Amino acid sequence: MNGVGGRIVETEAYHHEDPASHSFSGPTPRNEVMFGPPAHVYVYRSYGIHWCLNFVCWDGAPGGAVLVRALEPTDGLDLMSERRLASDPRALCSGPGKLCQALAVTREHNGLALDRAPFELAPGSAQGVVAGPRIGITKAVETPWRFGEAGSRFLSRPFPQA
DNA sequence: TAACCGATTAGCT
DNA sequence: GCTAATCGGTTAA
Repeated sequence: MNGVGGRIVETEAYHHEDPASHSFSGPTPRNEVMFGPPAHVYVYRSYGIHWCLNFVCWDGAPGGAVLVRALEPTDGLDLMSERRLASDPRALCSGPGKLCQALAVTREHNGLALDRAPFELAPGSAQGVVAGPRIGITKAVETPWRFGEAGSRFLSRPFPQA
């Protein structure tokens, strides 16, 4: 998208019954997107300065989403480096905040459909996917809903098994 | 209108 | 590897 792209190598799942999910406390102006149509983008900020990219993905009920935590840069490395002010490819998308900065994702993208510009969902086949505990949350930490590609060095953090 | 809180990151030990 | 600092939105009164 926007001249940059990559493979999603790390995600985390959240749904409406998840205490760690924004949708847990019920619909609010910010998370209403999560209760909207699936296959849309939910962007929110963390710590006031970081943006996090989510895909709305219902899990049998409204309020589900998948957080994209890490991306393996494949296209637009130059552009990403420019935005991130980092030359190390590994540092471009190895984290939610970094990822959004590299892709220039902002609240402007909140609520947009995944099959519309500037997004482009490529039919990639994930291989060697492993699950593990989620990161950076204070509730339901032990719920192993973090998924990622085993062995990828573009993960924000290595997986237990991998 | 004011207070709170965070799904992180950067930097130092 | 661990600790502290960051900023703005969301929530509540």
